[in-house]
Amino acid sequence: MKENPSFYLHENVVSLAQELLGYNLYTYIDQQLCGVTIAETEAYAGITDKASHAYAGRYTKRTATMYRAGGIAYVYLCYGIHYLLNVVTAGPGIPHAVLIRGAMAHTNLAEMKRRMKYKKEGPLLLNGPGKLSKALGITRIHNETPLDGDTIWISQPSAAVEASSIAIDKRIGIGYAAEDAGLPYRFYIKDYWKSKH
DNA sequence: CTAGTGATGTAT
DNA sequence: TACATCACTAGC
Repeated sequence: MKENPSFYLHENVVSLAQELLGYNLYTYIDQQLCGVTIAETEAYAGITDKASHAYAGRYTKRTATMYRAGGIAYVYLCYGIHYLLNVVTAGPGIPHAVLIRGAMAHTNLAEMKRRMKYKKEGPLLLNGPGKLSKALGITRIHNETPLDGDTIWISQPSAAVEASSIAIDKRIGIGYAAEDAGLPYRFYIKDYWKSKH
């Protein structure tokens, strides 16, 4: 079942980031249905968060997406190569977002491996936001796509992830964020992390 | 460890 | 108009 827009309007982006663990993320792109289970997220808390693109109220053509009402995708290019998928949350004017950082593939592995030119055998581990977007076929044109539509959607799992299997840590790759770099805004499923090694 | 890649934001 | 910067990955 797809989540309603109201699911994304909670103002506490940190608890929503945690809540999204275990949810299913689907894309129907290039006639291919692909599905993954969200296993790693990071919260970006709008204008008060030095790691956020919208820190101090920065409002530009790019960040405008984050100021829209929750329930849409915020996709942007990083390091000139990787598309990163974020879920915009909170009401209009509040630029909160959750970065989807990792997932476990479960539907249409063949297509995802093809997109990634995946070489290895075994389970497809999408441990990194760039890999995730590539596997699902997400690019810049999916910026501002509603998350309850027919292209990208998120659905609740039958069983919630147990609190005991969720790990909390600081976020990755944001050394420039000064004291906010140490905030415990990253959440991941412990088993997923373990299988990475 | 390092190269690669290109849109974005800030300064000129 | 220029140029430094960046929520990363793949390949040594």
